[in-house]
Amino acid sequence: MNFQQRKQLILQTVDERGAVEVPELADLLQTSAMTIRRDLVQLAAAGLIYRTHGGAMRVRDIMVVPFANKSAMNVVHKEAIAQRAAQEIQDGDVLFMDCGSTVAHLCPFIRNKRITVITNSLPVISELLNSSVTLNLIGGEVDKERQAVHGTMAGEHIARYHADRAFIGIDGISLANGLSANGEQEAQLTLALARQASRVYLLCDSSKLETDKYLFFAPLSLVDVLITDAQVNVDLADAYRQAGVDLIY
Amino acid sequence: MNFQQRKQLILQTVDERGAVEVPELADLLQTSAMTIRRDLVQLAAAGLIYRTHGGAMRVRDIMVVPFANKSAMNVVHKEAIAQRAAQEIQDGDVLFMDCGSTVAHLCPFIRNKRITVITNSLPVISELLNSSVTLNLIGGEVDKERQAVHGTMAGEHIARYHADRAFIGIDGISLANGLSANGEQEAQLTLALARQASRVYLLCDSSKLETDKYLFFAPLSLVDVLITDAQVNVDLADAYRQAGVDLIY
DNA sequence: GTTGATTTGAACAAAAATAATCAAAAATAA
DNA sequence: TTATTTTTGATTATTTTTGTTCAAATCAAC
Repeated sequence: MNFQQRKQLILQTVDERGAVEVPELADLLQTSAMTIRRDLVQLAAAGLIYRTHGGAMRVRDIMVVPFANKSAMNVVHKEAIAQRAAQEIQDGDVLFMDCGSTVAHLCPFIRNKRITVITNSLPVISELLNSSVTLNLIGGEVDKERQAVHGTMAGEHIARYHADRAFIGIDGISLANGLSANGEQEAQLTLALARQASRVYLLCDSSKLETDKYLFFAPLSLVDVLITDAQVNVDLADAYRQAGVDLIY
Repeated sequence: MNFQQRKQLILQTVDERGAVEVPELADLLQTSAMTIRRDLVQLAAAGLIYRTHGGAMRVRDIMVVPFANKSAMNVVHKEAIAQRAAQEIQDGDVLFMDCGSTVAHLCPFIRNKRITVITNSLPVISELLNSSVTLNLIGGEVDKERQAVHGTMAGEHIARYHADRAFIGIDGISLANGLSANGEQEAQLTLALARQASRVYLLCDSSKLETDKYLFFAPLSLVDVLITDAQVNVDLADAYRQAGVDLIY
């Protein structure tokens, strides 16, 4: 039995069973585990199977895995940013929090503070429901995709409040074009929040710096403080500071 | 059984059941709790599940807020009432739903209808987030105890809308004194909803009939239809009908 | 708030799987 | 036939995964 014959049988078995183990194949093909491993390495290199510890699996079963959820990306950075942002908050503050995933990471760090949070984000409400934080929910149409509230009523709602600090996320930001968004709704809401807050904090991981989205809606000056992660390029950070943004990390 | 295979099974289980616990998975996959935890950490990092204390949940419905123990009472009656109430709803309707637990039981029966629901109840929002229902969330102060939104802004929000039907719950109702509530907030909100709806449906299990709470806030005539359970006394039902309420069950 | 029970994550040890090495066997070429 | 290359399997060292224990964190109930 040569490699070509084994290859066929291995592929066939993997396809039938979905997942196989090395000793299993060794037994089936009457050969050693070492040989099976070498075969699997080759097949995996060719992309015909997915190599696992102890065996192999069908490729298509694995393909679902990668990035199903945007909010999963850069979790570590987001947490670091959120933690830094939480340091800015003082007891008694009234905060705006928008529906960005980075902003949502603030929740664990503010659970025990005596503050008021005004938000349109359902996950934020959910996470702070059993906390010492006083909550105010912005009303309006529910965007199921973003798990957040948008629309005319939301804008009017915000206009009735004032906050000490607004924590906002953003789809894109650049020195040349300022803030940009993927949709009208997000842009409108961000503007409304910024307008009604004494101090605007933009929470934004460094990968988003100097990226533009399709809708430019505000100049850099809308932002008072830009909180990002330590991966930020030093020269770039200086450039933002020159532009009048208080960049910290 | 390697990580990849466990991963598949975990995702499948979480998706089927909505929520799982660590020991449950450990038993199911014949492995230790520690291994399950490590798996869950990875899956959560990839954003495929939401990690909770003791287990994991589907990412979509992290909003799930277990209703207080109150909702456990008379579940059977409440479901029967809700099912009867759902029959009144037609495609295209715009509904108000208040934050009562009986009203919340409507959700399973309206998931697939093409209607718009305006509500101040967080559990209702949560249950309908993945449904064909268009949602409008009433904004204002969040009452953590009742998992609902109240206050001035809520009242103003409601005043801006009009619904075909309002489904409301109540703390007390009697022929002699009409509707009564345990707090100003509930009373105010109920009134606001009733005012803006063409038809007011009161969902109320029979045990609440002829009970008075401390705040009387509206006459019986506020209610167009009273939906209750089959346990209701026949003579009492007739008395309500005499008083002009369309009582059904 | 404080207590008490559970859950968690880190550290370590054991087990399993892998890759590297090397010698023997098989296939190929000279 | 003999020399050379390739493949294979055994041995060993390394890596990966897993399970246990325990202190710290978290939750829930009071």
